[in-house]
Amino acid sequence: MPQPTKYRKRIKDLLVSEEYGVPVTIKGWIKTRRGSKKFSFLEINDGSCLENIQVVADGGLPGYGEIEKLSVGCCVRVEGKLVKSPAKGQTVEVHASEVFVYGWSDPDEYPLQKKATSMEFLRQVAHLRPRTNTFGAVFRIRNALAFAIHKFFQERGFIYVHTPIITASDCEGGAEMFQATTLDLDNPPRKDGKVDFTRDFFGKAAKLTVSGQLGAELFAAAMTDVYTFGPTFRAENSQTPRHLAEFWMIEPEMAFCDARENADLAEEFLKYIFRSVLENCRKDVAFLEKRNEVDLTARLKKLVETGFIRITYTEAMRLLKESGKSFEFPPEWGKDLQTEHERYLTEEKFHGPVVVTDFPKEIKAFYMRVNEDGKTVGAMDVLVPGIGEIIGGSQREERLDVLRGRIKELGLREEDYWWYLDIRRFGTVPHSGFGLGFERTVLFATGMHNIRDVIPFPRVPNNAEF
RNA sequence: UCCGGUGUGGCGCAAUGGCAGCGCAAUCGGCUGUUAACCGAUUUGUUGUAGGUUCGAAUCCUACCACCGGAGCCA
Repeated sequence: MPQPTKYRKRIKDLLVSEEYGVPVTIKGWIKTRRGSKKFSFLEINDGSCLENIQVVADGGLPGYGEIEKLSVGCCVRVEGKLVKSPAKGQTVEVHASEVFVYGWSDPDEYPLQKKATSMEFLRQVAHLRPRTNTFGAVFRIRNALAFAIHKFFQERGFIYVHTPIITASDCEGGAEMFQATTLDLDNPPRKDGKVDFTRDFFGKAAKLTVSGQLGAELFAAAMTDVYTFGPTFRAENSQTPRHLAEFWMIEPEMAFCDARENADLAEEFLKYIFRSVLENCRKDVAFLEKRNEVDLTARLKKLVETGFIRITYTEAMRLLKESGKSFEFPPEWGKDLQTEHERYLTEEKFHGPVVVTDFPKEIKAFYMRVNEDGKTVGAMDVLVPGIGEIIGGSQREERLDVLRGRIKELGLREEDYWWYLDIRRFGTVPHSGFGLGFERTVLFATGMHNIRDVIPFPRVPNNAEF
């Protein structure tokens, strides 16, 4: 692999190097120091991998008094040569000829020490937590997933579309939205007693997007296969280990694609990205498996290797009723699947991912395509064990008259959707798509228990620190 | 938003009405190849905040705050 610069070697690459005796320069942060007046062992990490590289610093080195004072968190540059390690625990190490300290780290003040700490505590020091083994592993896996997602779509000729973050359209669905405004909130302009948004920045009320789907549909109606991958905002007061106010979502949208092909793609997609994690993040996965006491490798392998179970909503309801289990919310046709229902299906009944399709139209969005029976829509939820819903998608209603009917039925205003309806007026096309919650995907792949620990700086009700 | 739980030294925890303690980290000293090194010694407290009950409160009561978990909403 190419090195970052010719003056610095990545620790990941040095650890598998066999160029013994070669002079090397490494730069990174001290994970631990042990030793005596005669010599010190420094373990250095640069985030390129989970492992540290061991540096042996002889007591005779100039400035050894400083080396003795190195502690967890210090940032250093080490000049030396790579040698085969004579001791167990590592194959190579670096014999230092010079240790230069970029930055000290007062051990009395530095919050991260060589010891167990809780996830709750690390959230309070989210600016430093990427330096821990756990968060290093999580964010390398997050990176691998993001890369695999782009690779999957690019290999299949999908066009990456950047849909807007600020939206003035009022029709992205029922979710609570954040207001984006430059008005003086202490003294907003008013008209007839109400805030006058015609004097706001955009000439009307603007919000942060809750989905890029509608925009993606417009592009699919021109470029056939497209996807978005961007931030999404929900102002819901959801305080759970599975919700964030700001999260990332991937939304492919395909023209000439029906509900069945949509589900096929979703399955192929999930398998592709998790296989990529298994192949490229072996050590990080193994570490998190131990750390989180989750059988991660088995979980990922099973998803990659076995076909997803596909059942209709109607079948799911029948299975739930026949299960003989007493649910807090008794399953009933026409009602939404509860968390406990999803858990039963994925964790008890099928022990793996389940795709539920064809939901009653009453509990789904207006844009979902109405099925032949007139009662259900071509919706699909992909449920996985431990997480619940990871993908939600559908075939979209492409028939202008039916879509108009649905908008009317639900009491929505047609004029808010003029551009969305235009796509159905001019060369309409059968099309489908789905949304994947990125952080939920990272949760599944890392075995972490809280979604706040798989995004660098979580935004949740009451907290937007860092 | 509703329900439940927790809040004690830098961190992880104990003490359930009666002297606030342990482990880790840190500090000092020792140690010729260590592996979360080891050995010896030392330091660290307005028990989340405000009020109340009591001779006496970390412990019981009330309110608030924060965090965690469950539910709802969803990705």
